[in-house]
Amino acid sequence: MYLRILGEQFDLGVGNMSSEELAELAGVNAAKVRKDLSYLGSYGTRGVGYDVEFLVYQIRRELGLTHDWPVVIVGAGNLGQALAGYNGFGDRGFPVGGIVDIDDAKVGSVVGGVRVRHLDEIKQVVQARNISIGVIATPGAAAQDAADSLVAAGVTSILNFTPTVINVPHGISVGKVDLAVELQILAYHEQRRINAAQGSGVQSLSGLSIPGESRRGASA
Amino acid sequence: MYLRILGEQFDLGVGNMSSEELAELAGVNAAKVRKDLSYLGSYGTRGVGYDVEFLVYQIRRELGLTHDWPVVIVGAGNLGQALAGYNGFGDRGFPVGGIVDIDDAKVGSVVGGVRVRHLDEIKQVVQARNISIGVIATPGAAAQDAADSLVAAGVTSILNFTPTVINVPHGISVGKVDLAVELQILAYHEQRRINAAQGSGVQSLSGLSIPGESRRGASA
DNA sequence: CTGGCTTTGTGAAAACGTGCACAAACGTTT
DNA sequence: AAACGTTTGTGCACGTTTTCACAAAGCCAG
Repeated sequence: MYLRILGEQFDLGVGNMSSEELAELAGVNAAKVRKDLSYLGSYGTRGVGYDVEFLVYQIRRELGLTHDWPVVIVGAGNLGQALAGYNGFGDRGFPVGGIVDIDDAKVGSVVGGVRVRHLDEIKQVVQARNISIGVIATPGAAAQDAADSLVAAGVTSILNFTPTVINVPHGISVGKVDLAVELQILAYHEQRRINAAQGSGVQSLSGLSIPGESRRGASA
Repeated sequence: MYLRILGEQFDLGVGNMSSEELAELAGVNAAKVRKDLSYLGSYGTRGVGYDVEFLVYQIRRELGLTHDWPVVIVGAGNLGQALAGYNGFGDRGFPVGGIVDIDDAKVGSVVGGVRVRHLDEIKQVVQARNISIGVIATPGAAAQDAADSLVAAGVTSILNFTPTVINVPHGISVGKVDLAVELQILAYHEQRRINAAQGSGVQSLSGLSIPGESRRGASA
């Protein structure tokens, strides 16, 4: 998040930023910004702030973003095609290095400038471009198979877009994006709004822990 | 998360589950499961566990998922089309009630079974179907305009797929999904793996707080 | 009906994240 | 070069979340 904001500000010609300015744009507390950045080292100047360009460089280096990370997408259905065509990946250092699907009817078609190849060829795709990150964009029922194929092909990080929880060997990193869960959280807020408006006696779940909840919330 | 797992188990014919089984599938601690579920009421049976069907019903009711929540998508580009065609929305109670775009060239085309209408007509779309949730699938630069349009049209919850932080009036809920950030987190793990393998002296960022990080992590 | 086994529900403790507040450090002005 | 305003880096405290641990409660066998 800091990296994205700092990059935008750099493009706008901003050379220096204080933790307060950065906090404002990120929607967090200034002390938190300073504490977070302090893990990178002591790169700020007291009385002045942080050099934007230098900080961008340091964050990129620490996050391993000094070079591109090509990704392979498993599943060329609606979601796979969208992800392949979505410029946000390539623009931010994650070009689509390959797309595979198990359906012969889809093999050979071109989405997002990349030709779809068969799932059986995933190992060649991964090794040819030295890919270490795989994206699962299959139906939920095929997610575990996709994960197994990715691991067998040598991928060590997986981003799973299906609602299904996948099991992977130790040492493989898994990230998860569940679009429906995000909507459910919003629906819950909507329901609370409605309940509150009706003055209904239904007790709220305000005490219930919702993982990641701190990331969101209504802006002022 | 519990709801999804319980739903899957119910479909598999499982009638009863203990907090331990549920915790295993969810990848969390059993005590946490019990504490979370206890906010719904005391619906478990000691020595036995929880009735899956009954618990599904209770969670759905509390989360406001007893009826569908139609959503309106702003932006009919790659991402918007993918979301509209993505069955995961409709299947889980979030049918696409409308798609709008500012580009006349896209207006009139049909994606995911829904005809694209012009952004100017968003208010009619929202009011005709009593929509309260909007999804922003525009380029980042247009996100704030999209948010303003959604709020003006009467939407009270927004799910933002762009990397841009949006400002909304008080009382509007905002959720955010940044696809590139998820990939960055994986790239970070990859980089650490590489650094560790090289025995490099680069210090790790293990102490740095990454919001939502607890949701993920490598499965065993 | 009693004893043993299992599992829930929940106080209490531990761990964690966040924000406050201030000394140390820097640039600028006089 | 000294005084002043600004901003960082961080110890500390506070509130929240997670885990532990165990009594209470249910089922079942004999």
